[in-house]
Amino acid sequence: MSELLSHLNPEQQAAVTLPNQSALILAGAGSGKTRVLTTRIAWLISTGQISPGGILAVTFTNKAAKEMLTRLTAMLPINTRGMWVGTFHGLNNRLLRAHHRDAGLPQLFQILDVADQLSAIKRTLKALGADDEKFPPRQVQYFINAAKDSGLRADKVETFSEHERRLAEIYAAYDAQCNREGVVDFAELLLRSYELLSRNELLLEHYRARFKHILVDEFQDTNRLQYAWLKILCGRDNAIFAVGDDDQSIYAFRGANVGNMRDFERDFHIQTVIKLEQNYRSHGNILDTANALIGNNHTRLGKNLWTAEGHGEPVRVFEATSDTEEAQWIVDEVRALVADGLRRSEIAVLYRSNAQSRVIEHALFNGGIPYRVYGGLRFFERQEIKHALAYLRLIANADDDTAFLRVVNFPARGIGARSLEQLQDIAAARGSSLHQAVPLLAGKAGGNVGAFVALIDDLREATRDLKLPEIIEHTIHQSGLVAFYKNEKEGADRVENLGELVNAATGFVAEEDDGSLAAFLAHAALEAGEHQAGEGSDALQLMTVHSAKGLEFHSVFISGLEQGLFPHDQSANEPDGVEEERRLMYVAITRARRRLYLSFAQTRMLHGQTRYNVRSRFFDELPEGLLKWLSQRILPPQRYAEPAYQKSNIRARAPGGAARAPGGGAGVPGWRIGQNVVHPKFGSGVIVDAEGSGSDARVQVKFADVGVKWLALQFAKLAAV
DNA sequence: AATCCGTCTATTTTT
DNA sequence: TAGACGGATT
Repeated sequence: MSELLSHLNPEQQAAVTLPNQSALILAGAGSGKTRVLTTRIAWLISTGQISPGGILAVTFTNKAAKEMLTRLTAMLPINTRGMWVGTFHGLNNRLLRAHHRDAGLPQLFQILDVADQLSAIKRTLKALGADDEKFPPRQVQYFINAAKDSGLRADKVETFSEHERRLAEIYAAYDAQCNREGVVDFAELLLRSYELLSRNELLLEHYRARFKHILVDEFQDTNRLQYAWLKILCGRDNAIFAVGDDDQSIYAFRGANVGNMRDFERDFHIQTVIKLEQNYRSHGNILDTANALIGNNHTRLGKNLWTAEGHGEPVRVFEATSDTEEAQWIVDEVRALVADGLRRSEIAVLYRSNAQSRVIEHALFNGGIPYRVYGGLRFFERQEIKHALAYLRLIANADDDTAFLRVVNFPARGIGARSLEQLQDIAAARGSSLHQAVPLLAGKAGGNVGAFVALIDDLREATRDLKLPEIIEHTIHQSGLVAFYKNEKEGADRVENLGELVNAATGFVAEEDDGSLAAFLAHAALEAGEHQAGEGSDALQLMTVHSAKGLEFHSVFISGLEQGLFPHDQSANEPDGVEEERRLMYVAITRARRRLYLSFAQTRMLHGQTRYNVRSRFFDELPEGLLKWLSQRILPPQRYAEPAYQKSNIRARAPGGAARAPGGGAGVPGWRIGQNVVHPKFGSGVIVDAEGSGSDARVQVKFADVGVKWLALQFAKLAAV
């Protein structure tokens, strides 16, 4: 047991060994968050406080869940198979499968991913005859998901206009349709489960008695519903161990509610908030840059990263005349880094929006540098895979209309739009699924569709006693999918992917306890699989800042640091938009271990037009002394009218050199950033920034006692130490 | 049923 | 600029 704790710092140890009560762990970037979480579990188990089955550990991504299990197995000689460690959605899926009857679901209910949900909504809209000018499917989808994420059913949604009233009606109709078909969307997994627990006292007591310890990762990303779910699961004797970082909350746009952290302290009577502030990832200058930046946010729980390691290199800044020049500069720098022996996979290029990758990719391609772009189609989202899954879904549940419509005429079997419209009318009139309506379809159309239904029935019959990989093998051939793609000009890859699907199933059966078709389909929906491209090979990593969260690299480029891009224009319309953008920048900076590059371009091609940009305001929030400007340009001073009072978190330990204004302007002779000073009234402090010259010269000093202040050197009686 | 063409739009995304 | 989509054409 002491073995478990021996590698932890005092704060980490304190967190791991907290007594049996709810606690909030404020875990900064790179502070060993996952380690604390998993060691806590291991500690609880190995001290006999709980059995593995009494643990409920929740994450947001499958990757994080897997990581936890892997580390846990390394620490403890236990079988983690039966443990409830998983994503919110994965665990709730498990819960609903176990209690499908109480939850009002068919045993083999299917899960709709985002694309499935959208097509389901389109059908609802069509069935209602809704005006698709006034109700774009995407907006309807957003409305429904936002409502569900807040825990609201259609009849509970507050409506303030005729339009919203209508949206709520559509929501109700959509839910009815899903119930008819036996399918649930992502948000529904949580809402259904929450409702199940809140109306079923016995069941709730059962799980409360079982899960004495609930641990939550990335708590700052929880939405209202997830919070409510945790709250209801937590009875008098349960303890929630919530780990999160409010400074890394970057998903407000999809419902994450940072406020949950404050609410948590209140609702759960948290006595202990432990801060993990020692960073094991980055050198000092990088952390100080990040601290200075995030210090400009007003709504923080408060936290300051530090490291026992040295300052390291200054942060490199490059101003390019254009986006193409910026891209070329990145290519050149990457080449130099690689020439120094750095692996390409240890270098990341980050950007705010996906559109920015194009120029960079172009330059990398021409420069012959292998790279990998994150984001984009994932395995289970590919067309041919979704088609195959649709056949499989129909085998499991013939009433799944989304799957039915997807493949009823794919490969083509002479079933046109009007046959399907007839069929949908019949189904609507009877309130049945399409499958059930088929026998009533007359004429030739009825024959063709009937043949399709017969095909599905045959598939189900023929695969009844087969193992999962064989079921899939049989299905992709008998459905005609493989033959179809073999005939296609560009179909070779797709045929190969269908083969991969069989392999995926083989792997799934080997790894999971439950190797059933239903389990595999749930897996396909809940874990869309790896992003494609260049696996394994040593490639430069390109991704948005959002997808970089949780990762780290030796060297990081943050590109496109321009007003309008980062912070993004659209964020200005959102409440606390700039603060969220700043957190995003904070996340980006803290990805770097050793070297950080910041760049921006004066002109950029956006939407086919050249835009003229000024550099991001975030530059004015970074300690100038930590930056090394690679480009020699005179920049106009760009101070924003923002109060400086929150610039208090700077841990200035700048290297030497005269304090300079941005762009190598006039220095402040006799003083340098990082210098220790004493003021007769404010006490001792350190210079963190400087500007102006002669009688205008001012320095910014961080005082130990009174915070950060700008002082005019002409008047202030400042003494060097 | 497939293909073409004009129009529209463009932040971030896991499950 | 480039992709997605819907409607019209072949």
